[in-house]
Amino acid sequence: MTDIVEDLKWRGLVAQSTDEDALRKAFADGPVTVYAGFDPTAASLHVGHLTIVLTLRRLQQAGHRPIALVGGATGLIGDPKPSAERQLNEASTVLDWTGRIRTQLSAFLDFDGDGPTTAVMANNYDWTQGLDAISLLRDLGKHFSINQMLARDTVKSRLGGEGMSYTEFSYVILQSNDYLELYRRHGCTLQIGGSDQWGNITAGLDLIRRVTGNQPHGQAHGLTTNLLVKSDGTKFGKTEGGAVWLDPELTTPYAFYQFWLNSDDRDVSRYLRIFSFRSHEEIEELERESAERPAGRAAQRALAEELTTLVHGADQCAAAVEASRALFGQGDLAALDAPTVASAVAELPSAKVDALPTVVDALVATELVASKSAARRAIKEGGAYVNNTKVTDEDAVLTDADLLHGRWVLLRRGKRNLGALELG
RNA sequence: GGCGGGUUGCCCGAGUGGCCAAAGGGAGCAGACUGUAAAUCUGUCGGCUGAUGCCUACGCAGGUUCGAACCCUGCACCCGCCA
Repeated sequence: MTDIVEDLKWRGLVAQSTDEDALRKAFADGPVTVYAGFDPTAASLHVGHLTIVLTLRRLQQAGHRPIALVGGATGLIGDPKPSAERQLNEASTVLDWTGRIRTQLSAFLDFDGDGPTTAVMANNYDWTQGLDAISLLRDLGKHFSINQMLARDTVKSRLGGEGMSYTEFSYVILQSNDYLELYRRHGCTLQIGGSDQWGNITAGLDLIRRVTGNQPHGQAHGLTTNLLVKSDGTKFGKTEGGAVWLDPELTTPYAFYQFWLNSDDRDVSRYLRIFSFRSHEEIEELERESAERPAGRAAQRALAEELTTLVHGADQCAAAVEASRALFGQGDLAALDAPTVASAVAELPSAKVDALPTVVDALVATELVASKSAARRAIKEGGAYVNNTKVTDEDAVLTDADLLHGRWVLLRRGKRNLGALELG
């Protein structure tokens, strides 16, 4: 195996790291125990989280031991954002989300067996819930300098803005304590995270150093990855519908597949390096192909298939590929057999109706448009389709002739927003 | 605590009594071009409705007026300067 640090750099994953040479040496000397934390701020992880999750996976494959930490406790406090105070979620909600995220994380790492690289699942609620006020203030708080805490960018930004609660201000203490706990319990000596986590990570390193006495510098390490930004300047991982979730209930495997398939040519190479587990040679070959014949979208297809398979499994991926082929294919929709249409429709936002409505109502029912006005507008603009045929009449009504296999009508707004109507 | 300025549609921002659902820009959406890409150009962009009608909207609550985003009163929040 090549040097894992080199590999991560080749992927463009390294933003900042503590003493890089010491980290290389630690990796070379044997299994390093590494952790990354995920706060339950929603019911599911989203594609943005994959950067770190998959880096943990990479590190495990490179012979190290990953700890996936779910922030059952820190999720109740809230990591301060530079912009504004977070809205606290109900404790019962956070508990529910903690469980869901724990389940999701467990799919990406190998927890089987009891070897030196077997993954560990942790929840900081376990050691934080019992933390009493005196221990927090006397044993932990004494190691934190208010001067340093105030100097952090996020804090400065908030003090210049809408202010910050003591709750969020204290967040860094809990995360630092997490690192200390994992250091003690599991010999964890590396924390990774997004570049916005640098301050929290170094705070944890400081705490470890102070509590364990002046260990030789470099005993514990930190590494952050770059925030993924698209070529058009917008945040990675968002679509019209919001975040692209890993939970199939929130983002269907089909939508997930489509998300990757629609990657910008300028971004796909970076995505492959960050998310793909193919060899460097294969990735470089895909990059070449993409550069020479972008219309073939070989890189996007490879990326979409690999990630859909990883997150949703081979069967779901195959179904998404099939549905995409059927829905965007050149052929006549009426020529598709019933099972193909049925499975394609299952991937789309759909609505059941008792009687055939107008095209306008059908567009509204499938939520392809926000209102009747928007539906009329879409038709007027030539952006509405029934079974891939443009609709020109604003008052058009669906008829039996529009039914595919007597049951379904495929609706489309614009180039790639599809929905289905099912006669029930 | 005192004085002054501000609060407009998803965001920024013009508008100071009727011609304002409200200039302009951005985002979004659609069309053309394409490759389910980007860029570009064009159109569109509160809701309902059989389209020239109705409802909702210019921080909140009242008031003046035939008529108010625009005037008056009170309230809330924000920003400057002074203490």
